[in-house]
Amino acid sequence: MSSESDPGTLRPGGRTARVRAAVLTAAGDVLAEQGFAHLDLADVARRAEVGKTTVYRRWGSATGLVADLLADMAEQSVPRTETGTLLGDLRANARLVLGTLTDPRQGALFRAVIAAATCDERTAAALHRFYAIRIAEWAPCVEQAVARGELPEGTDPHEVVRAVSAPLYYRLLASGDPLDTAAADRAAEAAAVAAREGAYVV
Amino acid sequence: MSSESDPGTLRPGGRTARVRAAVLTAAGDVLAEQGFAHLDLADVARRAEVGKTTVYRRWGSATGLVADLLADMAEQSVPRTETGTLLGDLRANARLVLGTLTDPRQGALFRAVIAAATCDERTAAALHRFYAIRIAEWAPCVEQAVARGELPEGTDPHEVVRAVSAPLYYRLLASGDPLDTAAADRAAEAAAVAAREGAYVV
DNA sequence: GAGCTAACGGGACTTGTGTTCCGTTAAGCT
DNA sequence: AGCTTAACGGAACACAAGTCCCGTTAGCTC
Repeated sequence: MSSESDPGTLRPGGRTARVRAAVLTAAGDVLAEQGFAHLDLADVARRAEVGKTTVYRRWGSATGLVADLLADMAEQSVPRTETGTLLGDLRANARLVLGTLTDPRQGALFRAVIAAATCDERTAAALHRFYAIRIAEWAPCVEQAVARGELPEGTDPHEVVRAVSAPLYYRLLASGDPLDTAAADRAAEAAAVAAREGAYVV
Repeated sequence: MSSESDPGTLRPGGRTARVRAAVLTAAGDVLAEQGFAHLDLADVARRAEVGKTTVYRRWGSATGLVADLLADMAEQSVPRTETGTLLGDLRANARLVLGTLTDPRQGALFRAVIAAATCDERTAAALHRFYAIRIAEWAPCVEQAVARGELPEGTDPHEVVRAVSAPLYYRLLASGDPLDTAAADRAAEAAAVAAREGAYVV
């Protein structure tokens, strides 16, 4: 694609960093408010008080901008709570995901970045990386459950963590069924029970 | 929205129906090939060999067109296979969903319509209706399992069916983990086990 | 702190998406 | 079959998205 280095890589400090932060914030605002379909780079530039040319030059397209936003989101990590039991940990995770997806701004933002990822390979890669990190952050609670003897040896920790989130994302993106505490707790319970019965043993 | 009746409702036969079929087919092609971001109504009109004005007048926007496409997709139903056991039925369902999502055209199409639904309320409603129908079609296999005594009384059939699809959609849209037979079978098994243990009792 | 140049920004320009106008075709009704 | 008018389609039009050019600002290096 770019035979020469991309803008922002040789002098990443000072102004360049400020511009990036302002643009990513503005992009997040637009995505949360209006969704991916209405993500107009000129509008983002206006909100970020940055030249339109700059946005087009550095990010090129709406999907490219979202890809960078996802890379930025992947950096920020949320602390994991430890309750001492698998069910407690998974429920904490489910409620955290629930809180994110039902928050007006965050929920809309997640829908938007997922929509963007369906349209572009690089954006999809950034999204997958984001989830890989999040899942890896929570995997230890499953490993601890195996160590405690709560779960059978050979249980795939990542698969269990995915199983907690999956029903919530399915509701958010596909079926539209209500996203409430009951749904979150049921997702955690189902994952815990299935894991205990060895459904996630590789 | 439309104080007067929408185009296509008063004389829905003959040419009008042919135009709709051609446009929806073309729209599906574009979505499968290029994704929702590149869904240009003028391009759809060209492919459908239909006047550009017609597409704008009848569907108005990209999301409106996808909403109608979803209404059309909701009509077509796939036959449910019956194996005699809950696990067998759920596995058949999981493999059917897997086959749809991994099919190059169908998978891309599903990603695209889900992306479109994140941008517009009416499109989202059409998508939810689509899944409500699909889920209701498979719910009887859970009801039969309850009747056979395989599952506890009070098990929510829809919740079990959703639990089978959810991990597959999560992989397709969010995590990007491989969509293979192992994943499908694991989803079916986990749902069956959790259901047996009463995780989906309301 | 001086020089080099990466990165920014304003403005003109091109492209193409979406609208309007109006004449043509054909559905539905008697 | 003939009439009414819903729905289609070509063409010209308006406007916004995206590109290009070139002068200005400020990061990084010495």
